[in-house]
Amino acid sequence: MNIQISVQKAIETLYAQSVDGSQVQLQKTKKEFKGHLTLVVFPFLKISKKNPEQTAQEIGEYLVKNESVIAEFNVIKGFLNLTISSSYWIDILENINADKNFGTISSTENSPLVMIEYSSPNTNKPLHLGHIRNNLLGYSLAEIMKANGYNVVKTNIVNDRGIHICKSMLAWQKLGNGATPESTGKKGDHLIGDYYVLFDKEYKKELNELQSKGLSKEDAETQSVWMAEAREMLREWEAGDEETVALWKKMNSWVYAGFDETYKRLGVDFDKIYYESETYLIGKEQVLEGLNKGVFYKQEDGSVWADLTSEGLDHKLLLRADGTSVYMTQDIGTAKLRFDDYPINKMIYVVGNEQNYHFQVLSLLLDKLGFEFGKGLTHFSYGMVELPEGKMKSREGTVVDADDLVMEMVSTAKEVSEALGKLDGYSEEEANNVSEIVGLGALKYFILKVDPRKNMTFNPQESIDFNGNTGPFIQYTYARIQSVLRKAAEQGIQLISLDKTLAISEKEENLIQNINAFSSVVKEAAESYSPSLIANYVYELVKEYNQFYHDFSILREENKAIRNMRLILSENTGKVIKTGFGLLGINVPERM
RNA sequence: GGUCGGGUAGCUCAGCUGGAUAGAGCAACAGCCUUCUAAGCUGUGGGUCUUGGGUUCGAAUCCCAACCUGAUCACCA
Repeated sequence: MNIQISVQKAIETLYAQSVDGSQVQLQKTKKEFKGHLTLVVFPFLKISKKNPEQTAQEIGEYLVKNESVIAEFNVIKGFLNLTISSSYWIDILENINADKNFGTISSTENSPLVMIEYSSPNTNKPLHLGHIRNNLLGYSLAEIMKANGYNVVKTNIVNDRGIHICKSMLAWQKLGNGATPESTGKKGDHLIGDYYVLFDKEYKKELNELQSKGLSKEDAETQSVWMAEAREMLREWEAGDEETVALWKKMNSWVYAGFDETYKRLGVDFDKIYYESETYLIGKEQVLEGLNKGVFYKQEDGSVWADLTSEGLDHKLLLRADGTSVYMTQDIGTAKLRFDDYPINKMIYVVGNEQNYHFQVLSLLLDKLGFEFGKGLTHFSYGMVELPEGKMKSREGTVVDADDLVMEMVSTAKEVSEALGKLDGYSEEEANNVSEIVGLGALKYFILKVDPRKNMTFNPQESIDFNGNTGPFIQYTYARIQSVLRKAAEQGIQLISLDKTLAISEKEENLIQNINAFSSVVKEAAESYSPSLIANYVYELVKEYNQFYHDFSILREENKAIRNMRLILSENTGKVIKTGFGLLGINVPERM
């Protein structure tokens, strides 16, 4: 079964020297050459003491003679192209066919536990396009880790405290006239977001008025009544003032209901949600403990700092002079709470790349505080999403709202499908269902196929174009496969077992090879935290399947054994597409 | 200025643990539907892989430098 080891053995036998497994590079043979696997023989020239062609020839001859799975070989320069026997491919296909969960490993109680933090919204604004990338990456990463046998806890940290929340509360209190999501018909998060914007508007208006009276910008800011009231509200909140806390709870509950709706539609979820309002005090405790242990130091004004100069970084503030927490303090507290709650082996934070420095520091601080997980934490960093029109800027009102975008994607999917007559004969409900799957598939695939580290441009129109490297194209291929299988079933075609003596075509062998590669792709995706790897693999597979599909008339083939083989090939391609897309959090339609 | 990313076709992106003539899609052009989903398939054109050095049998890939670009740099989260 393991060709890598066969090759290794061949070389050792031929040249009477042991070779390191990593030197045996077997790669997929390029399309233009005959064969399935290619061995690069350059690394072995030293021990063979012969030129590349001769060495390759020798190894090839040995393999064909001694390994039944190697049917033939050819040599081009220093490359030994090996052709694997058809019966081997049929065996492989049979194994894949028998394996219901092909490509995935299930976890046990003893499997390592990975905690993945993602989403991390503020409660004063609705989710936007950047959050979408975050949510999709986080969810997909969790699915990929699960598929590799890890236990996964998906977590969310909600930033529910601070001056920004008070701004929304204040504007609502003063200008809201008791508006609620019910009375306005607005989603809670949007309603609160509106008041946050309103605060900003009123505050700016006030500043302008003060400045027109001759005050400097700084003086105007200190004299602002709006800002003073917001600060006062934060003080009341921290002091536990009943009325303030009640208002805060009420408004937050609206926001959470709004978020839940968005999460549900995006298809993401969490096992455990943490709130900064519950963790910032724990962070403070941890910092004070660190101070006692002498890990941190106090400045004259009473503020607490960490000295990271020996690690090549700077000094970092952990508690302000007035004893209040900063962002870092909260993250320390949250980490402490999480590790108390779960036996975490690995912590992954899905957070934008603007926080690279923050996580570098967090890792060091946790380590200094004696948390063993500190050093090993992973910041899964991703770049910004831009639109073809340019960057999103909240000041210019060019932020793309997550809910609006999803709605637009789904309605575009519907329009396009209708125009193509694809929804003819569908009930309204079925049509909406397919549009939902396709619209979201377009969005998700387009975002996930790009390397997370890169800044990317999301082009809604291109994403929902049903040609090319898009989600809908892959979904369509899946639906077509299901159609083929349905037709076969209608015609009463029974799947018989595979005939191992069957001569199968090169195209079929290549397709099997590609399907078989799925399990190693899943593994690699987990090792390199890379949803995009899965996405690009699935696309390659789909393209290859399409070529195969167009070359053969699958159902009208006379030979039963061949027809059967092709149906099984289709079925397993479908299986891999569905599983692969599942790892990306994308649904596939049974028909479209 | 310091630190960390990114720079591949007109556009959007793969490829990056070194391997053969650098790949897709979009856009452009030319073909393919009496019959299983044409939202498809086939073909053509399009590249100094930012630049310059280095490492070696071999570099888009590794190292160094420069240039361009993004993020970040202590009391925002």
